[in-house]
Amino acid sequence: MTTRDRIVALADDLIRDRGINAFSFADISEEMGIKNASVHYYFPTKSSLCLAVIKRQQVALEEMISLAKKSAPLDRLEQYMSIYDRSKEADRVCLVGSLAPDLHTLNEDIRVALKEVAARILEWVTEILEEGRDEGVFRFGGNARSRALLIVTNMLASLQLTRLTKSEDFSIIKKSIIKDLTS
Amino acid sequence: MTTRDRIVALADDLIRDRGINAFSFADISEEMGIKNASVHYYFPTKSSLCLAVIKRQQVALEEMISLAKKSAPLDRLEQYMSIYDRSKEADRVCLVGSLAPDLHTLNEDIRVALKEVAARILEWVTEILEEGRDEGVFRFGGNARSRALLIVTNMLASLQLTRLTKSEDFSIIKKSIIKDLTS
DNA sequence: GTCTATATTCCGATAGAC
DNA sequence: GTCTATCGGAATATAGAC
Repeated sequence: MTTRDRIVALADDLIRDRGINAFSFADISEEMGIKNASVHYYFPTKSSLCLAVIKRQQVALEEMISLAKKSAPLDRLEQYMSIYDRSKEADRVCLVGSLAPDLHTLNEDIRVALKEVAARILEWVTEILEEGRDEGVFRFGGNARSRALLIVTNMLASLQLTRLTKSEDFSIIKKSIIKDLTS
Repeated sequence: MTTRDRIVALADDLIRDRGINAFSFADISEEMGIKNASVHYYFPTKSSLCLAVIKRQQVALEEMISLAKKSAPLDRLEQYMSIYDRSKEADRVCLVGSLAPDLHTLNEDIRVALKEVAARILEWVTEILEEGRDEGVFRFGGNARSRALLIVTNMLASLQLTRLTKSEDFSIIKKSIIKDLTS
């Protein structure tokens, strides 16, 4: 992994651990054994670093959507949920859920990119639900996008809320979502 | 309203607007037309101020629960949801949803208080759902607490996600929750 | 209870050598 | 591409006068 990539990966982890406004270039440079100024060589501003983190997430998301393309709807939904599994294991929240509360402190570039991510996730989940209903494996009321809104909000907030309640609550939420759809 | 109360109310608004780590004592003192040091007279540390904000929320929550006590389950659920209505109108997220992503930057006192709030909300919604099901006005699968987890995560994240998607999505989520329970 | 003044620390960012 | 050195600013917090 290049130095640049390591910086972005570390920033991603810090944002999802403590929030964008609670980490510094020093956190990154110290962890990497380089100097503050070296991080600025790659990312002149904190905003540019944050934007790179979001762009990286966009790429990863498209990759995952592509890879999952041939799977059945239920498998695809479980692959979507597995994103949050990995976050939960590390006690991280998701990127959208970390940045949305701080949105009013972020510049326009970042807001736009984040909106793209949110829209793409919703689009993907909507697609999965539609196909699942057409195939008769999912049952749910309302249209697919409304149902996707419910599921995405469940997953986003599950990482936040279960920092405060019992950890098992995360898997209760996941299982409830699947059960609601399949019974 | 006393100066102290105004400070706490302003801090609450700032936390839910931009996050705990993105506002300063200056934001509060300037808005109130007093000096930085005067805010410190009431709250020696930022942590003590944050704790006061959470305690205030606890009081407001108990008040609302008390007042709603005699209402029917569906009314009570709508009163619960109306908390988020008011936040959405002001483009604020909820307190739990603002602080949970930053939890690892907060001290133990605050974490404990925040866990109490989350537990109390869950307890209340669970109670409403149980009673509604007993009375035959709500229908849902799984136990009441699991269902409460789904609804609370829907509401918490709706404020965050709809900062990024269409504003109407907030009311779509709300209506979907009610419809799922009552049909 | 509010003020002025300031200590202290930290952070984002840049200049310029190597 | 990484370093040393540092600037400028902002933030939390405190001392002490009024």
